[in-house]
Amino acid sequence: MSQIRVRIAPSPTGIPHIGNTRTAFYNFLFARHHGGKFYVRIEDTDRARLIPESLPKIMEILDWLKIEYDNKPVYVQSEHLENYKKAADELIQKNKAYYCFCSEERLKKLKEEQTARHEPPRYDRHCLSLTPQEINQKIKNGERYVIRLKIPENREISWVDLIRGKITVNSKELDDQVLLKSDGFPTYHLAVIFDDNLMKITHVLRGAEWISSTPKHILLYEAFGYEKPLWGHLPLILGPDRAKLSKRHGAQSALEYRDAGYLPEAILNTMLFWGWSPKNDQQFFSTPEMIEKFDIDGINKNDPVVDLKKLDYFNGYYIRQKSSQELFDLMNPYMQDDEKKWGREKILMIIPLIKDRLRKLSEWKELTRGFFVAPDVKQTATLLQAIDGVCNRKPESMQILQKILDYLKNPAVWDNNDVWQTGLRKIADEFKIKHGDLFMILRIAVWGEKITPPLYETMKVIGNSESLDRIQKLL
RNA sequence: GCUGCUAUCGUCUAGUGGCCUAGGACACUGCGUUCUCAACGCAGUAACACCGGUUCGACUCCGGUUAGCAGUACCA
Repeated sequence: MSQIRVRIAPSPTGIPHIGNTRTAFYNFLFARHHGGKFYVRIEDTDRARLIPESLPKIMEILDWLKIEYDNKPVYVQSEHLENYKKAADELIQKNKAYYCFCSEERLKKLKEEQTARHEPPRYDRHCLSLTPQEINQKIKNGERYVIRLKIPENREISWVDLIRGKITVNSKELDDQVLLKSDGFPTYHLAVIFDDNLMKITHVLRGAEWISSTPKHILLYEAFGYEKPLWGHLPLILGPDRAKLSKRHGAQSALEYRDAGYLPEAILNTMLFWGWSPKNDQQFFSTPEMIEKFDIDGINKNDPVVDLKKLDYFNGYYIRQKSSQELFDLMNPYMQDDEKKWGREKILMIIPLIKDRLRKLSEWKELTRGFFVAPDVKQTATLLQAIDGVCNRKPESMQILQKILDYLKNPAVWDNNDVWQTGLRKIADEFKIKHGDLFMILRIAVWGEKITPPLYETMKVIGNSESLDRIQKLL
């Protein structure tokens, strides 16, 4: 086969959600796997729903995920309007399309009547019988018109889908699709066929919601006499309610996941499995590995339901793969200004202590609070009393803390973790309490919560004097 | 409604007629490690939608049923 060329055709009507980005990613992987080209084409033919700000966002997503495309600058359909007009005229000449002057009202009424009769809503070809003279006259009068595709009467249209095998649809299921709108812009159907041909697209990998449009596209290819590409319809990505993922689900864009503290590696790895699986048990894939392993034959027919728990799992994994230096940069956006004042060196000491505990970068704040902020004395005291109660402890935490404080005042015990711990364990023995309980008391005293990073290292980062000060304040 | 697509653990999936008393991952539960929480290691619970047929033999092939989803726009 000659060089493979694929494309994505985002429409700037909003920020694409993560499901659309999956489709882009699959096209990218497919192209790279086969050493082909991957293009981006902006389909901005719907002027009513156009949101100009969404275009830079689309590009930002691709950029963040490092989904590289081969046509820069990207192709924008609205810059090539004359092409579509010419193409539509060509179809009129070939008698494959016709002018339609029907008003919106008439169409609406027609549809209502058909629905009432339980018939599929279909254009009734009212304008097909217009004579050339009538058409010319109407155009001359400035009547608004659209151009419709003339669907053949009763024809089996089929193609061999790359993912689903042979699919056949009878043309009588098809409506005389509008190709050119009354505002002069093409519809998706016209524009996509014209530009795919122009760009010599060889494979169309798109969501399964396009299956029912494919027969129209085939008809269009034949009408123009263009060479058809191969189609592969990807499974739809479903929300937790098993309906097609959409904004309505609060479906997030990749940028929102980024801001929530997810790594691109985790997003990519998660999207990889939304419709594709390797033939072995491999879970983690770098981008080069994905490119190497990804191909059509691994794509599933079944629609996957998104599982964000898995995304969290991947994210935690990829966070753990990062060096402290890398995490320092990645977590910088989540740090408060007064935290940054601690300086790079000090913060680099914190990172290894919380790294295994991070699932999202945004958890920085809750995991590190105790480093930066001394616990509230009153609340901490209450917490200590509470655990005294639970443990039915004879000597109260405060007495034990006094002893710990005395011990820790000696700078020599801070030399290393072993020495430090051994002494504390001795104190626990003296009080006849569990070692774990003693560490819990100290943990709460220093941090104000029952969950903290490892104590010795934590207190070293906080600093001896500050740590002791926090204890002292409780007594 | 009509047309099309799909159907294995809760979720993502492996499985292409005998390697399947169905494998892996997430999640969940337990155990281990441990100063807490994690991380890590080990173990456990848990699925072939249903009915027919083909076959010596069906998760795998065929037909039907059911269910889910998608499409049915001068939106993409």
